[in-house]
Amino acid sequence: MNIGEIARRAGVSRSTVSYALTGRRPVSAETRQRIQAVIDELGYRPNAAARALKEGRTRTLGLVIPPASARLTDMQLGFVASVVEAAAQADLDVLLSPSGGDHDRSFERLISGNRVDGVILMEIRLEDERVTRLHREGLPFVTIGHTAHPHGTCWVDVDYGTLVARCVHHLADLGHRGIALLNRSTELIAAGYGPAHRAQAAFAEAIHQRGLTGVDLPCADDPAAGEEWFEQLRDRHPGVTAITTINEAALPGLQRGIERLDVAVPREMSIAGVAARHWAEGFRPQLTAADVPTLEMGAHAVALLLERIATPTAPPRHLLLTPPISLRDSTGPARTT
Amino acid sequence: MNIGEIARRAGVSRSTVSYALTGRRPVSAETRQRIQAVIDELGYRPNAAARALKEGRTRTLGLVIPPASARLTDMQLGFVASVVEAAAQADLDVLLSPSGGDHDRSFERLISGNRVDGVILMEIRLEDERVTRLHREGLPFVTIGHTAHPHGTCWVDVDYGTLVARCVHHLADLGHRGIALLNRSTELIAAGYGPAHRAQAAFAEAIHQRGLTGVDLPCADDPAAGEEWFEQLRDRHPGVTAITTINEAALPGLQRGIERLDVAVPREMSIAGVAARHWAEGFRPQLTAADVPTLEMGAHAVALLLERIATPTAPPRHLLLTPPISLRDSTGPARTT
DNA sequence: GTCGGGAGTCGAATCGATTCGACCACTCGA
DNA sequence: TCGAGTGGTCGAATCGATTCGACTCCCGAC
Repeated sequence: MNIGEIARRAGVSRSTVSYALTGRRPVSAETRQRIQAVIDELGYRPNAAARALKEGRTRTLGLVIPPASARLTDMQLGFVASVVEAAAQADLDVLLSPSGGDHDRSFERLISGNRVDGVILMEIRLEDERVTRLHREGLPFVTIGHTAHPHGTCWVDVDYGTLVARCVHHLADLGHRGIALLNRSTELIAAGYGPAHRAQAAFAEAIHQRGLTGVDLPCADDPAAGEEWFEQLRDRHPGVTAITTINEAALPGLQRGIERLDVAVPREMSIAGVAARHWAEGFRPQLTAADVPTLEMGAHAVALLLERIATPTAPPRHLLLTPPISLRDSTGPARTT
Repeated sequence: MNIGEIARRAGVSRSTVSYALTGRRPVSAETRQRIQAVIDELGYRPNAAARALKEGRTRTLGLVIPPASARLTDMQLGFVASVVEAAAQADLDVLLSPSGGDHDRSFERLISGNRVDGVILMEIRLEDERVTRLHREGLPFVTIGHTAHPHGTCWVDVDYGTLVARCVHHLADLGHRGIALLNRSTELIAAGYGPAHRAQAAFAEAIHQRGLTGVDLPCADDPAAGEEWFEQLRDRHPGVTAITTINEAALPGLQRGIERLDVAVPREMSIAGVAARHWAEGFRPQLTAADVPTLEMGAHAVALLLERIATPTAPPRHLLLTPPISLRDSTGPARTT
């Protein structure tokens, strides 16, 4: 059931069927109805490959996700879901590529051979070979997160630096003098993962500004590590009375550690950080945190990419979001010793 | 940079380039090298649409995921990741469609217009319109989970019925007389979600066989609901000394509830269930549970689908997995009152 | 009465690959 | 020595859509 078959049955030429479908030239109401009837009867849908070949675009976006070996965090999952959803709303399909680096077969397939009209990249590092590769290839793309050289590319990101600084100031205002940063894993930091580095820098700066004592400790992205992290913190840094966290995945473990060592939150330990609302509200007591708007970010990324595809020569646009910090129940005045 | 350009620069015809690439006819070593050199220099990759059009297949699989509105559970995420990974290993791409039901635009696009060679479906209900739709369409497909009429289709599933029964027997062997089933949400049960129904039936049967008292309570798929579920259980069914769970997402809440009410596990309450290893090991104390092998299941689904695509007429194959129950620390002898 | 123009339609070219039939130049066996 | 077979290559057809140029009506304006 190709367009020729429809044309034959409707007694018109193939081009007329095409014009009836796309509306790019006038077709009489009568003919259009006859064609539509045949189409409905046969359940015809134009062949995607043929259309893509002729039009030179595929109506498909590529989404590069971290490989399955690395467990996706809840936030990454949120991005994937929201990107797919936003694309579906715009009648676009999404092709997935699980690839960590450049010169990965799946990544190569995605970006060459005109398989997609544009690409969305996540888990961006400060120096990211995939970004330079896409630049070379000339394929429109948008990143969720940004590199150390942000001006040449389109991206959407959360301003981790500012958010961490705000958390520190909030805690300092409450009288806390010793604050720890629950950072992401050492591997990610070593790999040059942006948010971890920006959080680190902003933390150090804010601590210095307020004349506080800061403890910057990385932590693997899983519950068990979170528990251990807290034990070590209590053990080695007894002066710390507040925590700033950007490590969502460690939260359940942090909670377990707190309960096991029987530490009262916020009376003995205040916590403020950055997390998806889902996690912040799941914490006991509910976490004072900046809620990362994953849904909006995915939608923005798709919107930016569509703009870029439409006008590839326009100057690249960025979106640096600084969601407000929702005051919940995990922060309170410092214990006066 | 299409095949014609390569041919021109290498001084051969287009067909020779094609044969050099696919190896479907002999090409002299010398010619092949000359062609390869040009290809490497220009970074040529065959146009996917043109190839798909001519070959009649796209080397792309479709994966239907629940819409973003419903938060993906960890297990579903595991399936997505493993399917994408397995497909990448076989040099196949994966097209995502977030759609709950039939006659969803994204679903329609996926299955018509020859966009994909086959489809993998998840979140299968006992009666699933998408399955009948795919049957009608004649597109090869595999489901993760199975309907009430499993014989006509290919699928991979975990035998929730047997696993729940085994949990009950295990708990009964330990002397427990009152056992609760922590089931999935009422919405899923109402929608005819298979695992929930099969668990229910097997639970009732095993309880009856052993002459026990069973409490079958649904629970929304989130931590908060899990916490509430446990409170209600303690409140209304004080005779229950053991829990069988198939609701992964409720586990963190269950844990919080247990800790808040200060219930000792397994001394006062034993727990056994079905969960991804990740969740079972994250529970405190570690959960006695059948580990759902999400990675293997995704890989199996892809393998079955490839078989089906290769020989669509072969009788459909199924795979019903019954992973062993890993004895961990959450089950113990019933308290003798 | 005719001329311009738009509505409506058709045929043919095109996108970039694969593939079939044909052809040439060799080699090997009878 | 001749024919069969084969390695190596080419040209043309093909997949299923879109799109351009051209053609036919028909209507209204001059």
